[in-house]
Amino acid sequence: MTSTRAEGARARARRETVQAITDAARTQLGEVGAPALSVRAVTRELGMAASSVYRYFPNRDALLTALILDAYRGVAAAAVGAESLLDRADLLGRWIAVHRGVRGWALEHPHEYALIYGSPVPGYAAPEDTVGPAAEVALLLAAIAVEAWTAPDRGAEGRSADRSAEALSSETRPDQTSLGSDLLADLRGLLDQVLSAVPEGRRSDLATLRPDRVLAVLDAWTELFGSISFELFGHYRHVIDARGEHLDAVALRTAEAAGVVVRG
Amino acid sequence: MTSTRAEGARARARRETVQAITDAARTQLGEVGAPALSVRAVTRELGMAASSVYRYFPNRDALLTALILDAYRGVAAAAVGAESLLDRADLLGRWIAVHRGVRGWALEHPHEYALIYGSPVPGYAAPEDTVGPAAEVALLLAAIAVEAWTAPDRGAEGRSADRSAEALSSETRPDQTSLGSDLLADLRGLLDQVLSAVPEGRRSDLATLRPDRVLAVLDAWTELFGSISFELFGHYRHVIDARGEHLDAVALRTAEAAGVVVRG
DNA sequence: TGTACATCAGTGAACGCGCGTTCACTGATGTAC
DNA sequence: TGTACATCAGTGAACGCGCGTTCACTGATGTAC
Repeated sequence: MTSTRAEGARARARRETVQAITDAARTQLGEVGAPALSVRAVTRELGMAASSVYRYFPNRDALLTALILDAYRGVAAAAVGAESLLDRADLLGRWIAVHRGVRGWALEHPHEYALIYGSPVPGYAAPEDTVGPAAEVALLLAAIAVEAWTAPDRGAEGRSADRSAEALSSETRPDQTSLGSDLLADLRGLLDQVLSAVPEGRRSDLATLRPDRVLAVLDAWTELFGSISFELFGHYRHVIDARGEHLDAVALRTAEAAGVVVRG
Repeated sequence: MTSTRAEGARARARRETVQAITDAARTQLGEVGAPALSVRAVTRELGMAASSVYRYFPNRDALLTALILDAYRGVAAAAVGAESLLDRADLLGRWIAVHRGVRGWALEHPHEYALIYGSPVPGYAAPEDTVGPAAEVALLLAAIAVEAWTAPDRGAEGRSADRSAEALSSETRPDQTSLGSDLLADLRGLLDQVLSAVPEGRRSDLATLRPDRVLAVLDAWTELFGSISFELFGHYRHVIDARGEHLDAVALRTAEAAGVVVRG
């Protein structure tokens, strides 16, 4: 039924078998974890000969790569799925939804999460094609932040005058003079990437954007996954029990730092 | 030479052999990573029979546990070592030194780092005695923060009046009304733990301490390891190159949030 | 101080297992004329 | 539309390997009298 135009029966069968193998591998992954994932166990589950995998994947690493790509797609889909339910104008809501969406996916797929955000599988070198999918959640956060920065009722840097004390208070984030020059160069590079995704008309609003805003998004991304990793990998045991509430608090704080929201 | 009083030759030999085994295992770990660490390879390196390990460790997991404990001791020692070189009054310097110390150790011992902060080794259940050593770096950060909060020239919450705009600006961290009640309970629990380590005389200064300060320390701890994990596990590839400068920036920001330093 | 016995370290063979990958093969499905 | 040939999926045996752990053993080191 999902056969595309002019796809032969053989091609369809092939696609379905590849799917069946990766599905079985994912199940296997959920049971024993990545380092113990075995080609033989996967084929055993499918009732086929161990050697048949080699018709579809050159070796075990290629199978792992497929799972890694699937996992990145999985987190990204969960994040987008949660975020897309909200009113486009509700930037803070969307920001928090991304956090919750990622966490929800991670709790449901702990081994897949560990596969992409835990220790690299020893002896396995991630190919370059995992770089794109790996960045999706970060880009989603960046997109929300850019919307906030370019929103018509806001200043170019996410500051507004709608709170009187605000005008008197100096910027509360470390400004660029406290950032190392190499880091600044990195941030400007990221800024260029972000800018190229912004519609021409609004790009000028960002001309004076300070790099520390970009840093704030980057750190928000780091902290999202840092928190979830700590939760999943057991470092919050005997420390925090209210992990969901904690991640909400983290999201709220990083949203402020990134200029997605002006003071709660 | 390190023989303790009345220790028999046999006991000393035993201690030395245990040491030799864990050393070899650590070397092995550095070469192949935790999941591939094998008892046989360790003994091979030592030139002894594979079965001899069982005179010293009941099984492979016990050997892993020893390595995990060693690793926790290693990070903690690196953090303390870096931090202890600085003037006790230089709280920000010490805070940053902890970050740099942990990162330095992680870069030198990537597999040991992955062992404790990466994905849990599948099939291995961390025993409860790893909980204490695991908390050491967090406690070190907390200790520095508490010193800041209780320093004589400061207000009880790390605010001071030494900057005029400060008095006008409202608190910039989300206050407790935005924190979930379960999370608040967790934070109060942590606060009690922290308080019990503070000398009686100064404890009263902390009576009005707001839980969001505790949260800030907790999140600083999370972000420290989140950043290092992202660096070591390859998530900053094509994103940031100036990782050292980045971690400094992170440390500076979290120091401010935790009230270790008043505005840079 | 010397002897008898118990404790311990270390050995090497063996058990049973699962792994990734190769290879020559059989039969079914597609393609060209 | 039918036939000849090429392509492909899937098989099962085999290779060579390394693993964790057990076991009965030998010899050395300690302990008690």
